[in-house]
Amino acid sequence: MTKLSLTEENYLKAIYFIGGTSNQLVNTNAIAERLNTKAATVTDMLRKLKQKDLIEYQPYKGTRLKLEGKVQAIGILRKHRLWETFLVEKLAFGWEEVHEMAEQLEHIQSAELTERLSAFLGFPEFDPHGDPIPNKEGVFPRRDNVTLDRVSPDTAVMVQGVKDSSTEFLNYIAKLGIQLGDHIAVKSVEEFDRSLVVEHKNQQYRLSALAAANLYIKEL
Amino acid sequence: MTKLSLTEENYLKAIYFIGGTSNQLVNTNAIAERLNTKAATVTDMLRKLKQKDLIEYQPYKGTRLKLEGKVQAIGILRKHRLWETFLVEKLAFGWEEVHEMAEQLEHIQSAELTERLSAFLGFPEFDPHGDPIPNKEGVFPRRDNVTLDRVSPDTAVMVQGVKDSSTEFLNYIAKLGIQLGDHIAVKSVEEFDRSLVVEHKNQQYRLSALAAANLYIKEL
DNA sequence: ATATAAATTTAGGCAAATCTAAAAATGATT
DNA sequence: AATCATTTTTAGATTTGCCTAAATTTATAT
Ligand SMILES: [Mn+2]
Ligand SMILES: [Mn+2]
Ligand SMILES: [Mn+2]
Ligand SMILES: [Mn+2]
Repeated sequence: MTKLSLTEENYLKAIYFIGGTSNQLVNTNAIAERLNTKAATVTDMLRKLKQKDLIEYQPYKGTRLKLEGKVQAIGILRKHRLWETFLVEKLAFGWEEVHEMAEQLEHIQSAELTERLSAFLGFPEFDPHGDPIPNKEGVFPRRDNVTLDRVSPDTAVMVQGVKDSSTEFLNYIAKLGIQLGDHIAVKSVEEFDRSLVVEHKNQQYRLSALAAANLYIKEL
Repeated sequence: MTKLSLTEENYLKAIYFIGGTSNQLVNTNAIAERLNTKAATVTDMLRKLKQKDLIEYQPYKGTRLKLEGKVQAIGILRKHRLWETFLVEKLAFGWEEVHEMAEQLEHIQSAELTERLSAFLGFPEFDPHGDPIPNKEGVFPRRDNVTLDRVSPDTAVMVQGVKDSSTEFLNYIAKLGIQLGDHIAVKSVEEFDRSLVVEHKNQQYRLSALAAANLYIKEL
């Protein structure tokens, strides 16, 4: 219905991301930082999005998505994650290479294309980073958001996703040889710095608490 | 190198299309008509494209692409036709449905994506309408541009492409059941209106000269 | 050669998205 | 409660792409 500009779409997505699933009030500065723009520019856009009834916004108080804004944001996220899946599964890109391309592809307008793409990929529920792909109705598949740092020693787990999907983190765990689906056993946890010794692919090595906190896992 | 806006890309493509392979001088009005815009708007853009050294342009005289402009135009055409092939071959769209989506997808910027897409599709040389896809270096595959109306009676041919790929024409020949690769035999040509009687899929029927003139064929 | 018609450019303006600098509101601190 | 720092908004410009109306150039037809 509402045909949005690429810029408007990116603002909605940013508000959705910052506000989180609980749809918290979002500050002007936080949006400006995420979109690498200036607070004054954000203010202009917030007035416009409010005028289009996509967000709640009160000057100086902050903003949050209204229902239609949230629907749009989730729709863009769906496309982003489907395209990332396509790029990795079908075109053999690495998971650390696909974000920028998906950032463009997510704005392609064609509901039919999105649905056929999903079907072509076998209706995937998670993208290459393990992030859940909302379905056509905007519903996310369930996943336990447990990270590796929450696991007690002597537990076997499977890697389900990454919390931080920055190129830096992805390259780091690629260097360790960790991929989605891999099995990891936690051997011990160091009390001093919460670092852990893990067994992975018949090797034992130490992981920092920070690295562990960015790996989503499922207990086996 | 030169990063072009979506609008600039569409102007270059329009000039390329109108000027043809012989790179004729193109009139301002012709561009305006093709892009559904006004002559004054075109003049503005021509000044800008000349300034970027992508076109030759002299006020009141017309414009033509310079080498870099032509390279860009062919690159966009390559993407357009690769994406159309993807949509038809992989997502099972009809050939009459894909143009508008390709019009968006052709502007996605990633040389690597384009090359991987081409590889994924098996390095296709022709798009779903039979139009040649230039390779990475901008070279088009050869094809005889013979149309069905040029064929003498009692000749067997194969349909290679459509000259007019408007939805109307595509729907018309779809109604006749004609698809790329089909074999057609010309039985006779009516002198009065140059219409022809053809045999196709064990049926005989009459085709207008206009319809025949829009079907590219290869003699067998 | 002049007049008329057609094509094109110029002039002036508007909307979207951005910026910098200044003003105003909010929040934190004594 | 007054002050200071932070956040946010307002004011004023800029760039891109587009428009209409008027002026200009080129082409065509007496
Ligand atoms: Mn991404
Ligand atoms: Mn985006
Ligand atoms: Mn097309
Ligand atoms: Mn286009």
